Amino acid sequence: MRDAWCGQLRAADAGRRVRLCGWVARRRQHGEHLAFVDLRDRTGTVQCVVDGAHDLRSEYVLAVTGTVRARPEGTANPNLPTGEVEVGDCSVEILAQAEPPPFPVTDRVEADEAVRLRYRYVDLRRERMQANLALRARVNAAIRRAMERQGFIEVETPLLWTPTPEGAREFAVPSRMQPGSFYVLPQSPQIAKQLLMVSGVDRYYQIARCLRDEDLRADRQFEFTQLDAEASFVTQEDVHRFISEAVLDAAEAATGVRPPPIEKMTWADALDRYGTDKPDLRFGMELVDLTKQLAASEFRAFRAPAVKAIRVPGGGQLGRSRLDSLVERAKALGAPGLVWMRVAEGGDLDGPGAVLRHIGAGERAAVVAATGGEPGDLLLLVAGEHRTTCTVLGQLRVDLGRPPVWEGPHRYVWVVDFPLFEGIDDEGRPVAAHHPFTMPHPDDLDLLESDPLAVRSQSYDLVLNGWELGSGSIRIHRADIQSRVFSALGISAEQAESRFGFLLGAFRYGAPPHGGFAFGIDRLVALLAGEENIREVIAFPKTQSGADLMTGAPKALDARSLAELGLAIRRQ
RNA sequence: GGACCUGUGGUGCAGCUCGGAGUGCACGCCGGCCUGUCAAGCCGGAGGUCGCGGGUUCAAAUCCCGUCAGGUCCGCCA
Repeated sequence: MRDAWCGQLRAADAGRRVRLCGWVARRRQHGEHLAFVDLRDRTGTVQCVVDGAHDLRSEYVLAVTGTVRARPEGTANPNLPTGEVEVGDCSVEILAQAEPPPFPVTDRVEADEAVRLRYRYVDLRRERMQANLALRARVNAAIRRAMERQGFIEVETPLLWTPTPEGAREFAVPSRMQPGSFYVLPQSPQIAKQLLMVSGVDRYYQIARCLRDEDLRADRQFEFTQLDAEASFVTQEDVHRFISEAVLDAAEAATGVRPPPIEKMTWADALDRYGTDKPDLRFGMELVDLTKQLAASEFRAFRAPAVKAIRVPGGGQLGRSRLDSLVERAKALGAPGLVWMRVAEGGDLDGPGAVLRHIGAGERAAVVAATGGEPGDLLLLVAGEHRTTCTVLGQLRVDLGRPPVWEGPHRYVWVVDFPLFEGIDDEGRPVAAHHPFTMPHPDDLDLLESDPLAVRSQSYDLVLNGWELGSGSIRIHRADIQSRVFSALGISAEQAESRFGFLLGAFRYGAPPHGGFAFGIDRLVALLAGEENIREVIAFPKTQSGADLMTGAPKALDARSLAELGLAIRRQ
């Protein structure tokens, strides 16, 4: 039916007789006997010169047979990849007529999100969306090649899984055969892939759909896609090497340029320097420690466990109301307060007298020296508990300095040595930072009982430009360590058995040391495409309220279906 | 569960602060003209529950309350 793509015709094709199929992107009619029709397919558009009368309207579906030829002198269009050629001598067959589209099929105008999603099939015709879908396909293909090359085999795991009460809220699927019982859709294939390690699969991967019934965000949909991988007899470094290879291959396939090797940073370092576990390395404004410099200060708030600052280049011109709102922002983020200072001409500090009055000239000079402040800069200081001080300044750094997603280099970083527990719950028990099968750092095993919050884990995140792409860990394969971790988490042997019995049971039959990783392909592709929202790289996404505006899902089930499933709906 | 932004012919916007006739711009659509355009051009025309409901007022797109939808964020996401 077709023997050429619209967007691929070039001067070298001149003379070719081609048959093209596509949609009418635009039509320029010059009287009864000449019209220029820009025909669009997946690859782009090409100008077709149509003689004679035709009623060709926007988005009509055509088959055009004609001859590729160089455009007449002076009529080439340098804005179009196909702009040097046109298809002349055309015979046109209308394959389908079309109503005018609900919004223009062009990247020039951004239509309302709700209209785009309702008519997603039209939205996806736009060049940008076609490019995003194609980019995603290249990324997927590159990932598969990289994993296969490294000896991983793809295994599919069940979508109808069993409830696991830990972690994210799960989507429930009622069982028809056993009314009142439910499957759940997997929030990730975590346990399944560990079982595959016990099975001797050794190196598993899957481009897996994961489902979590949590509120949606710009970087979160109910269902999302991960490269899920697990390997036996590996160290943390082996896992990083496998995943780095897949990610760098994917980036190269997407952009044509292979990024440099992925750097590593400890979690403690990331917190100290960037105030977050997902640092955006595209810009500076690192946190500066001033605890020592201000330890003897007369300003009482600075005699705190930690005093840190960020330097905002050129921020000295921010107005008083903006500075006040920064103070409010810092308090809302949990800081006791925020002190701002300007670096004045000559290098001294100026700012609110209530603070500066209590800081000596030597201390002011030390602050300027430590921060590298230049005249015109703004310094923002927070004092308090170490963790809070860092995270508040880390957030302000992002608020004030972060470039838009499509800007700058792609800075990948492995964040390693996460703490095993991320805090204390209401009952005074440590909370697992990753999941309860994460192997503690071998040097910290002795601290499990005495100082659990100080225990590092063999878990790691992959971060790109401030987005968490994914995380992984070396898993516990030894029953004795697992029971100590469960015990630290306050999970009794009985609870462990009822929640994860089938996994623990499997481990009794010979579990290899293993570890793995999973990263979000939606997020990776969005960043590679320069998109701020993962909806732009998903063919049929949901709205923030979880609706599919195209199909109308979710919908009520009819009474008969409900009865078959043994369900009754309680009206609120 | 909460905060904020947005909602005006098919599309994108302006009008809203300071209430006074559905007023305006661009695109699209329909009809006419037009043989080298490419965001074609020129002429004419149609098209509106100002998201929805209530309130204030002589009078509401505009002010107030509620509600719905879309978005951004907090909580949530082991």
